[in-house]
Amino acid sequence: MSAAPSPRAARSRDGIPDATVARLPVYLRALLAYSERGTATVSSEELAAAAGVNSAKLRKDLSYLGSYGTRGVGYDVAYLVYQISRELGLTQDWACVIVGVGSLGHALANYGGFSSRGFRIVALVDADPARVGVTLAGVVVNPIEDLESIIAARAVTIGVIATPGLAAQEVCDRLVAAGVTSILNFAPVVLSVPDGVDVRKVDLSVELQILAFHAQRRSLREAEPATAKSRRAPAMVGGVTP
Amino acid sequence: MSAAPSPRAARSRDGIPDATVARLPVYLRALLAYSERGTATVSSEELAAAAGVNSAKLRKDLSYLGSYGTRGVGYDVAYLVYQISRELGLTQDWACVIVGVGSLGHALANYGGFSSRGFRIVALVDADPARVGVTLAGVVVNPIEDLESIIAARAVTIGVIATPGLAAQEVCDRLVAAGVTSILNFAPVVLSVPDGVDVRKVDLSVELQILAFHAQRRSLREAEPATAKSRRAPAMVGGVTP
DNA sequence: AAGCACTTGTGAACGCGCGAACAAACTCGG
DNA sequence: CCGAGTTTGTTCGCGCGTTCACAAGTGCTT
Ligand SMILES: NC(=O)c1ccc[n+]([C@@H]2O[C@H](COP(=O)([O-])OP(=O)(O)OC[C@H]3O[C@@H](n4cnc5c(N)ncnc54)[C@H](O)[C@@H]3O)[C@@H](O)[C@H]2O)c1
Ligand SMILES: NC(=O)c1ccc[n+]([C@@H]2O[C@H](COP(=O)([O-])OP(=O)(O)OC[C@H]3O[C@@H](n4cnc5c(N)ncnc54)[C@H](O)[C@@H]3O)[C@@H](O)[C@H]2O)c1
Repeated sequence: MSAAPSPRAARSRDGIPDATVARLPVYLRALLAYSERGTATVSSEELAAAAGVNSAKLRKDLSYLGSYGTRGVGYDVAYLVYQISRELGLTQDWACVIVGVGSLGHALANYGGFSSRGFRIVALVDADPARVGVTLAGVVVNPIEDLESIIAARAVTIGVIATPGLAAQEVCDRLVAAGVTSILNFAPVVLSVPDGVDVRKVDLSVELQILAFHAQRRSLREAEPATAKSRRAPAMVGGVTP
Repeated sequence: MSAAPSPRAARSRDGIPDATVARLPVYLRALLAYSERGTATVSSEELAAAAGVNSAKLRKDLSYLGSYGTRGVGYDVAYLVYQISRELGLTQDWACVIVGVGSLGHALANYGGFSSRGFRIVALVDADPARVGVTLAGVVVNPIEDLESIIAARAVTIGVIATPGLAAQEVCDRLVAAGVTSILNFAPVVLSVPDGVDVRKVDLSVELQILAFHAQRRSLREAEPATAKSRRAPAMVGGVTP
């Protein structure tokens, strides 16, 4: 192979930065709120405030999609909703399967906001025979043995793993082998998948521990105001200005 | 104005980057798995693989805590577990309250991994009188009116919001007013809080939409492998850059 | 005791995302 | 038709996080 000067294998995306993609859904939700309220146009300042981000960041994010705003006016709410939806792939439907219908799986299956947009739960799967046959939100729970045939028959593209951690990797492998390339994982394990498969993790425990870290830090700072130097202020010790 | 030459040697414990803090819980989980398996020491390479990160990143992350490794050997599992736990504030207990005991609140209350580490659910609160009085995982559901008194009496420091989006901001305000400075939010809204309050959001819908974006992109790429032309072709009607 | 194999800790380069500032573009009122 | 006011799109500098690469330290073997 040619000795490429920049051997970056992961630069598969020519366009939108990941950080921007992660914010687009937030913008979309804010826009839908404006839409329901009957607002026709919004400025970047307003929308940024609603989304909790900097307005310059918002404008730059939106500029990746194209020039959909009007200078001196703002953005047309309905049009921007459509453009973001299209870019995120929400104009088509996505068939999802939930594997593991325990406490969390039940909550997910019953969650209205799940299927409100293009995401449709077309199948529920569990290994426990006692759970098979139960109907949840209009969908019946199937045995885990039928996973592959269900994925093929219903053209499932998104797999949601809500099993215990021990079973997660095996379930993941079966999902991938059956052709699923997008996986949302609730189990507290690091899944290993081949290239071309996208995994996102939702980890309660991690979030709590991050909160605990900052909380402990706050309490420590309050307890010792003697060494109180706001950590934002640079030390500037011995800084001699010329 | 040039910055100080190298003032970084002194602040070994003062500033752990956020990105590092977010990974420490993952390391901790991997270490606990090693511990249960009876492994005494691990190398950065092994631990990094188990945590799904680069080994250099892992070493740098751990170096923020101190020099707890041994060259030529690796890290002592038990010792590192203790050090990370201490840094994250897991050596003390954290009292949590869950506000909103619906589908998701039920799952959270029953979740074992929640209270396994230092996090203890000391109270459940809901506005629906029909839910008040029910006992979940050994904790009785209290009316929302008692929120402030419960927080004060049980020294609650972490608030978990699992109410519908419409009620989230109000619940958040009450939590903050009652002295809670760490909030985990499951409602699909952007919470506004004063400085000094830490909010983390867990947003299912956002995760799914990010998955959908990449999935759509993959399918588009597969469909058109020949035209390497990024669809960055804007209208450019008469637009001529000088 | 000395060499060897192995691993940590970190210096330095690099790429990327963030935020401020500004010019271009549009509306509206006169 | 023009000017004032408004808002977008973009450019630029900066700081942070990631990664490579390597010197320094450790245990084992001979
Ligand atoms: N409940 C929560 O609030 C919560 C929060 C965060 C994370 N999690 C994680 O989510 C996962 C599920 O949690 P839960 O509380 O619903 O647990 P659960 O035990 O209530 O449910 C797990 C379900 O998975 C099924 N299952 C087990 N092995 C399976 C397999 N190989 N194939 C298919 N199904 C299988 C079980 O039959 C059970 O119905 C766990 O990994 C947990 O750590 C749960
Ligand atoms: N269920 C899921 O899987 C899921 C997934 C992602 C996000 N969410 C979000 O989590 C939140 C809860 O979801 P859910 O499915 O449990 O909804 P739910 O309707 O089942 O439960 C909401 C609970 O909150 C209580 N509540 C309402 N207003 C309240 C108030 N002011 N104070 C205290 N309690 C109040 C209600 O009585 C109810 O018990 C929602 O914002 C939802 O969007 C849920």
